[in-house]
Amino acid sequence: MTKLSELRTAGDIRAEDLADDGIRAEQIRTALAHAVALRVLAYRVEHGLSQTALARQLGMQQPAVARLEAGDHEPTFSTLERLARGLGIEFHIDITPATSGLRDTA
Amino acid sequence: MTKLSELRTAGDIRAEDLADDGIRAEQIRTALAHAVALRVLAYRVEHGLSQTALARQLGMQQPAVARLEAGDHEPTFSTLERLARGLGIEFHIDITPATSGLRDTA
DNA sequence: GAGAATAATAACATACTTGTTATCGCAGAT
DNA sequence: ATCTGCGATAACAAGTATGTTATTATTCTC
Repeated sequence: MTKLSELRTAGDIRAEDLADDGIRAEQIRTALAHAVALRVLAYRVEHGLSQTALARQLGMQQPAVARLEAGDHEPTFSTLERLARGLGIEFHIDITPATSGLRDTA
Repeated sequence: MTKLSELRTAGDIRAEDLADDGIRAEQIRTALAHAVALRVLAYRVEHGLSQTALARQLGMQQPAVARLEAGDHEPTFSTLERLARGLGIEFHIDITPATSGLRDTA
């Protein structure tokens, strides 16, 4: 399993950091899946919910939550949006051109 | 078609802004697809590339580029990552708890 | 007008994520 | 030991994005 202390501090993913050098796309996908998994698991533990309870809150079944927490699949944007609504999680997708200078939003 | 002047200024998407009130998940998906479409089209026009040439640069076929620029499908993270590498586009996926400073609201 | 290049679309196969049900192992409580 | 809740996994159906080829309309050039 994963330590809870690390779950609290898990913040965000930046695709550029992950995709930077020699990392494979496979690892990118697992990295995103892992980050989402940590968020879901953290929320669930923090709120003292069972997978079944959280599943009901998200409008899905317990195995779906288990699969999310497993972090083996790359979640869809639809899934992310679903989590954002159900868990109060915010996710930002910033698409900026690399050549026209860095955005001030970052 | 789309005006080029707007393409330059198209910056980023924030899922929270889009998903905020009564917008459907369907529109979220199209919004992301549209943003990616604008980025791809902007890059292609700025560099004076044909869809075929850009497709070769990205390692795919011309209809795939056309489909991306059409913006009807929600791109996968794998596709985004592919674009990021091929076009030099940066995309950040930030997953943060809802109230960035405060803990567990909902 | 003929020809070439470009962009859009159709059509199909493939891969992957998700939805769902059933099941299994495990720990706690009675 | 039994029962109950929890979490993980298997297995299958369904939806969707992608890979790919072929085709069509359009525009530009000669």
